[in-house]
Amino acid sequence: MIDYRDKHILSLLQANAEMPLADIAERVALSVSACSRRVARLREEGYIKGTIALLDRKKINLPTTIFLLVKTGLHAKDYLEKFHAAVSAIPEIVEVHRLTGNFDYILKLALPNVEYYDIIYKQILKHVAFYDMSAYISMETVKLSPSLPTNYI
Amino acid sequence: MIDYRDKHILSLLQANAEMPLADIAERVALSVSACSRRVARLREEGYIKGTIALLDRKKINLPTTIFLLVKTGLHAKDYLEKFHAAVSAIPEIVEVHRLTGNFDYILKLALPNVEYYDIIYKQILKHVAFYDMSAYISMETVKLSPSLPTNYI
DNA sequence: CGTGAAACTTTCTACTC
DNA sequence: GAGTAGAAAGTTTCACG
Repeated sequence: MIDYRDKHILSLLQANAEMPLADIAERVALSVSACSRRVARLREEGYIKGTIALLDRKKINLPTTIFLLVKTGLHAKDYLEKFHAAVSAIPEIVEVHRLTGNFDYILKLALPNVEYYDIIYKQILKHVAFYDMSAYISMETVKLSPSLPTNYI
Repeated sequence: MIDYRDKHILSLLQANAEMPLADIAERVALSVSACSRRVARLREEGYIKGTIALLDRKKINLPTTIFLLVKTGLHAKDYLEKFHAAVSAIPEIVEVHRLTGNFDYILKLALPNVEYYDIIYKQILKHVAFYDMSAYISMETVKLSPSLPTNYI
């Protein structure tokens, strides 16, 4: 269904979605037209969901990353929905996962600076209550890979 | 230096890097050529770092997300470097931040399933020791926004 | 800075082997 | 799947307001 060349194409596009088909063709040892067809197929079949521009976090004044670990202490269905709606509406919250174990949620925030944390904190509080929320400030982004491994396909 | 139209262009490209200049032009109420120049400028000045294809996590057999909270218990410079090198070399580790507070590092893993956690755990252990590592499995990705807010520019 | 049009590049789509 | 070529689409450049 999907061969090693398709995987190769995916990993190339994952690193640079603008790579010309001619370049891709060369690297995967295929003709341009064959590559064009493969890319179209990978889109149709849903392997490629879309392409996005990566912005410079510092340039757009969002250099600070903070992780929040939340214990809600409440687990009613109604609460879940409220919580989800609240975090969805705040654009500075860029990632939210519901977890197993000690913590109920992990949130990732992109902020202009550490002080903004309080603003977001209050915004969340406005919509929903929780038992505990601990903030962990990222001092250094050691790794942030936009590319996922393609060797499990 | 950067006006509201540039911000608008950035937020459009952040959602879809392939949007034709004609469409962008229409939405920001500008001509195609003016948009072309603006996009070129935003790249040159480093606001746009590049464009990447987003792959479907399920399709490429990496549906599982796990967060690891690490306490190293060691803080020698030598150790830091080893740790950074170790996590950089493992492609399933997609994100690593050095933190303030109780925990030293947070890692985000993309895996085929929960069982793979043990493999990664051992791989990390091979290269570096640590005091504690707790795993939190994401049961649900409530939010994962590829777009950052552009209103702080 | 903006515009519109021309020049150019890239991609897509047959069609042939 | 390769190769070619014409059509289509998208982007960049230019003269000009």
